[in-house]
Formats: sequence, C-alpha cells, structure tokens
Amino acid sequence: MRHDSRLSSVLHALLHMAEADRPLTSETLALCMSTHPVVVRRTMAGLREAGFVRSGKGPSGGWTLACDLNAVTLRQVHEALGEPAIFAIGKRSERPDCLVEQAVNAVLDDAFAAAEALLLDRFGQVTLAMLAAEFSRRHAGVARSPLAPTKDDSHV
Amino acid sequence: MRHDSRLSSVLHALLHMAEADRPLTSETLALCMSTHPVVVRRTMAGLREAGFVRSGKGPSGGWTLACDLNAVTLRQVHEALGEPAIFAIGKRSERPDCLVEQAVNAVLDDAFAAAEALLLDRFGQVTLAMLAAEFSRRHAGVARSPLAPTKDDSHV
DNA sequence: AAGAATCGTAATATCAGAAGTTACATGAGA
DNA sequence: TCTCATGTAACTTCTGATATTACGATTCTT
Repeated sequence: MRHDSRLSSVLHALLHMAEADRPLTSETLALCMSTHPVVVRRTMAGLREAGFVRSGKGPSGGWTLACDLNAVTLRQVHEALGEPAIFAIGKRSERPDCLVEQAVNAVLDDAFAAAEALLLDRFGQVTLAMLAAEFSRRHAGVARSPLAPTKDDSHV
Repeated sequence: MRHDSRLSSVLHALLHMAEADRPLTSETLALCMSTHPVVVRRTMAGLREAGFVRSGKGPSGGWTLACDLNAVTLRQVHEALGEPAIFAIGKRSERPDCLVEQAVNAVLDDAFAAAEALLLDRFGQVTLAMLAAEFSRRHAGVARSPLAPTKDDSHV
C-alpha cells in the first residue's frame, strides 16, 4: 500500500504559512513540498472548510492561516482531512459467516481500536503551536551546528 | 491503499488447522478464506520458515500445525509474515532538507512509534490458544441461538 | 474593460503494493 | 507411471493516493 502523506503535507504547509507574513500560493507550497499545486489545493480544501485556513483568488491571493495555533490540534487537522484510514493492515471481510474468522476479527479489532485510540489521543494533545516550537528548536540547533554536532546536541 | 489482510488470513487458516485432525490442502484453506490456493501457499511460506506449520506434498499432503498454540503469539505471526507496514499514514519524505518538515516528521514519528509499540505489545500478549478459545466461546453462543438472541446473549 | 494571477474542481493518468491467476517444475504416494 | 499436492516465478488485476491536464470563476492591476 502506498503511504497516505496528506497529514504530513498539510502540517508542513501550515507551519510554512505560520512563518510567512503574506499569503502563500499553491505553487509556492507545492515547491516546498515537492508536489503539484493542484494536490495542494485539493488537500487544503478540507482545512478551509474546517476554518483553519483561508484562500484568496487573483493576484496577491493564496493561502493564509485563519486559526490560533494554540487552539488547533493534529487530531483536528486529521479530522479536517476526512479522517483517512490509519492502518494498512485490516480484515479480509467485514461480516464473515465463518465463526473462526469472526473470532479472529474480534481480537484484531480490539487491538487496532486500542492503538487507534492512543494515536488519536496523542494527536489531540499536540497543537500546531507545539509543532512550530519544535521547528524553532531545530532551527536554532542546526543554525548552531549544521554538520558537526556539538556537546549540546548529544542528548537530543 | 488497499488493506493488507495477510495477518487476518493466516490466523484464520491456523485456527482451521487447529480444528482439523489431518492436513488441510491449500485448496481447502483457500475455499475457507475465499481466496486463491497460490495466495495461501505464498502467505503461509513465512509461517513454515518460522516453524509454525509444516507442508507436505503429494496425496494426503497439505498444511499441518507444528507448534504449541500456547507458545505462539500474534506478534510472532506478524513477524513471520515479514512485519508488513502497520500504518497507512506516513511521511512524505524520509530525510527532508526542510527543517519544517523535519519538525513535523519528528512529532508524527513519536506518535506513530507509541501506537505501534502498543499494538505490537498487545499482539505479543495474545496467543493462538486464546484465539481458539475465543472461537469456542462464539461457537457455543451461536449454536445456542443462531438468529434470535436470547437473554443470555444480551450482555455479550 | 482587458489581461494576468490565482483558486476550484472535474477528468484522466500514473504508480505502488496486495491479491488474483497462470504456468510449470518438484516431490510423494498409490 | 500417474495423480495429487506443494513451490515459485511471472504476469494480470484491483484499489487508492498522487500527479497532471484542462477549463471555469474570481480578483487585482492597469
């Protein structure tokens, strides 16, 4: 299965938008993320509907943030994308006649449900502001030592 | 992405083998799982290498269990399948130059690693014997009441 | 008003990986 | 020897994300 990288993509875009002081075009964002402008528009559509970003047409148009970075969690972003499937592993059939398969599915469902709950809970605890802070931390660190790690980096 | 149902499939097969008192052919197992015999052979190959099952050729050949159901966990089965990818969601690039993307990836990696650890831990606690017991429980329940649930089923 | 920049979106193509299928070789038993 | 069954390579099909093309709609500038 091919990986669904939409969450990673839009978070990347949101952070770039947070750094910028003017609207960023789909083309600009597509260059950042080495993808296609239409993919950017399509993916960001969900975030616009959720009210996290705004898009403007015409010259000086583009994408701008429309939310408080402290108020939006990764979970909300995931939901804005339409809650895409999290797992690549699944069941053969949803409603099997075979009791053996039902038993297997029941046990697997439990485990996957627990893992999904944990993941979504984590996502719910991370705000965009925390992501931005993580970026700042790295930015400072790498500016200090781009290739040769110093002692300060050793415990990171 | 299409779901990878190999784990579900082989567990199903293993439980059928546990119920049987003679080797089951790939054809028989394929019928149970509504798939193709070659897919069964291909998928079971990993379990054979791990020593969980044996396969015999010729007439009276087929697949037999070669392990103690109490000694094999879902995690071991997952590993025998080659530890296929668990998540359908992933990163756009593994080693991005962009510090923003690095920050995003770092945070996402943490969350996914935690969820994966939880899932594998759960898998490590479930033995094939427990799966078989779950089947027996269901078998008893449904034999008692195939279509019209009784009071006894109401709290299941 | 004209023209350019930019988004919105439908339609289509590409790509990757699991699953399905075919083909043929190998080994075991009657 | 003949048949049954696995082993495996090669190829096809299927599915969903991603990539691309095309065209329409809106906004800004001149």
